[in-house]
Amino acid sequence: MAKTNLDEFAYKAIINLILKNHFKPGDVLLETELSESLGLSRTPVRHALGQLIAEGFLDKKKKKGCFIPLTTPEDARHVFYAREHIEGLAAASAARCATDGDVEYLYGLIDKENKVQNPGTHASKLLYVEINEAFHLSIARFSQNKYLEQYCRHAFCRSNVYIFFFDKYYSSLTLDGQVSGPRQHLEIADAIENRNEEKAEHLMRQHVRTTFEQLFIKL
Amino acid sequence: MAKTNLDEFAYKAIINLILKNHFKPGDVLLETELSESLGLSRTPVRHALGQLIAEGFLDKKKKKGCFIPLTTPEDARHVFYAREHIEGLAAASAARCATDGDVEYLYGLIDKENKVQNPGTHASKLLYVEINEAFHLSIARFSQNKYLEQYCRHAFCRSNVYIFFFDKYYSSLTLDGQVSGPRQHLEIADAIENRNEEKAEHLMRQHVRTTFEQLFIKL
DNA sequence: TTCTTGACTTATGTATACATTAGTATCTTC
DNA sequence: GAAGATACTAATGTATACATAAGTCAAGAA
Repeated sequence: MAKTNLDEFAYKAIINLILKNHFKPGDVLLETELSESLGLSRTPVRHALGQLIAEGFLDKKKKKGCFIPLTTPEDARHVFYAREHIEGLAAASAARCATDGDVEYLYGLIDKENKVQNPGTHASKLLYVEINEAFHLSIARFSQNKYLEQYCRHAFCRSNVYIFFFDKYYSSLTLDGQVSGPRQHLEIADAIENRNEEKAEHLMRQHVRTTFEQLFIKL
Repeated sequence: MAKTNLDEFAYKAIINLILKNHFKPGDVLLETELSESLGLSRTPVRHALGQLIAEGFLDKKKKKGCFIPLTTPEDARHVFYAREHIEGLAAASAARCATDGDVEYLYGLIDKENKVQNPGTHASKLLYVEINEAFHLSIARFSQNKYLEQYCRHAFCRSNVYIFFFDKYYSSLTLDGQVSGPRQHLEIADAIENRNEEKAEHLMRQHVRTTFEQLFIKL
């Protein structure tokens, strides 16, 4: 796992636990428990929890501890609204700033995405999630604006909580075989390659909104 | 100072030190020094530094410590670009979501702003900065979107580093007596009151851009 | 029975002691 | 005299011990 300090190890471990649906919204994360289960002292765990709170992935009440934020339809709308617009902004910036190599990288990801084997299996889902994340975060990075990138990352991760929570999303997607992701990804990459800022922004917004709507079709 | 724990105390103290121009970009912040000068143990100081790093107000190298991020014209452009668009977004949302009480509060702030006494003095500058911050962060809050608010807060604070660093800004503003802030603030408040989302967004963008241009007219 | 009080439990809050490592300066050797 | 190794220093990284406070449960009095 490369040479990393325990703070970071704890941070990633906890994020993983959250994303892997190990906790439910409202659950309390105890420093003591976590440190025991991770085989660390409380110090790095506490530090990691502090980060997560600062980043808005956890909530906290004084002397009461950290807990997984409650997922509500309203909150979901808020994250996705933010994601839609900020990622749109990043896509526009990327269309302006991305290098040829950057664009190539995007096409590479789309290629991988299209070659995912055995749709419907758990492994294929994980792979798809991974590629999807790489695609979105790459565009954020290609905006070459550290702040936009930071906000994109945050909103993306935060929205992932919902995606993992309502796991049915990926199930339903693969069920009807109509995975709109890759197609939309391709269009976005094209717009970036053509340096068409407005189109890139528009398509990215639409793409994020599609994701949201497919997720929350039942709300 | 109300009932607050030391983590928070340290956090605010350090932020103050930074904003009060106590450090210059590139300066290293030592846990040991800070804890001594604040009369605390390293633990809460370390925690506070962790937060500040997580929020992007400080940079860090492993085992090397925290340091004030270097200010570059490019970075300034990035922060203000992000601020411009995200605060614009927040203003649009505010025009949709703000309550009548919210709008009243904004007008109250503008009132205070217009009544600032003895322009040019240090005290008046501080007061102006405070009201300005309240105005911008209030609009962020009135968007009623926790994520937008968070990103606005971040970008705003981060841009403040530049404003304090190039203190000349406020000097020059008060020198030529042409403080465009309050007038633009009023227009924005009007747009929000009239529920004109597009106008609110447009005006807010313009306002942030004006600030930037007045700050960096020399770059 | 119910309300109040108080002790107990358990978790966070805080300080400090110890470990580790990056950087530096000095000493030795060629 | 120059280069490299080694010991030293000063900072962060980590663990742990102790302090404090919130919540709980039980016991006793009204």
